[in-house]
Amino acid sequence: MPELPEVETVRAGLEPLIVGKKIRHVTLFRPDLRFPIPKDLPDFLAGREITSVKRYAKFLFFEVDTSAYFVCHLGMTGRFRIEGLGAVAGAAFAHPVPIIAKHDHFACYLADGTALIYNDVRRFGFIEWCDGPIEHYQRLYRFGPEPNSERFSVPYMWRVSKASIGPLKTLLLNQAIIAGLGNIYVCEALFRARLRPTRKANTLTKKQAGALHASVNSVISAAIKAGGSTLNDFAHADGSAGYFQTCLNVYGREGEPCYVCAVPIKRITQSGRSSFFCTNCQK
DNA sequence: CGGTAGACCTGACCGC
DNA sequence: TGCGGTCAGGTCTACC
Repeated sequence: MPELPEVETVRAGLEPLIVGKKIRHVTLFRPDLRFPIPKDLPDFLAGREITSVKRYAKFLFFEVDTSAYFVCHLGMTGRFRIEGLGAVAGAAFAHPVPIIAKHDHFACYLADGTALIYNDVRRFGFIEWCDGPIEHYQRLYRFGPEPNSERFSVPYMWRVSKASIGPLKTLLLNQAIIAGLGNIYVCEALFRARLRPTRKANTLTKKQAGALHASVNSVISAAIKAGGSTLNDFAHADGSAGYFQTCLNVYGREGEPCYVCAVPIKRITQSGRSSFFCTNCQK
């Protein structure tokens, strides 16, 4: 579910609640996620301290002992929450508190008696560990630059556009080209750039590639800002609770009037996924 | 090689 | 109330 801004909101919300805390115990309730949670993850984490929470694209990196990470991808429906376990201070840890909710798959019990719990209805998400720097994490090696990063420049946008024969929708969803965009923000960025999702990438003018570059950056930073205003509610950071949703121009608005020209928003399917756009504003 | 379809899951919703 | 079909914001793999 979550795209880069939602994952960033989750990261920022979790950070102050878990950094500096020691992991006492880890329980896997249901390890068969998108990829199985490694059986040795509990042993790997036990006794270590969470030293930071980082993010690249839609991946969360929970750093332990400043040297290794457990990595999580939320897939479509993954969520983290903190449970206060009401532990008595100083009491010896006996047994983990039983699972509380349906679809809880992973619990990380912390030394202060709280627990970091991963819940994922569709189990498209996954949790792995990475012993070493983030750059060594295998799934990132072919990922492209993030929006608003130095490597994601106008010349880069122009170059990858020229090199792609497919539609812009496909180009922007490709994590190897730009890391972190998903269906919603691709639709929104294309609206801002006044370009259709079906437009062949290699037909862009230089000016249009520049507009697309600016749109990708602006829609992502605006969404992060919107999520950032409700950090205390990171559990709902999939966007369903609102936040940036109120700022969406086209996504999910089929048949409703375009805010710019009032022509009804159109929905089409591209390689099995919905694209929303204004037939009048976007060329 | 780039590009595309299918697979992986569960649940919500809509029309009959 | 129940049933079947459709849809959902991601990523990987197999196959042209």
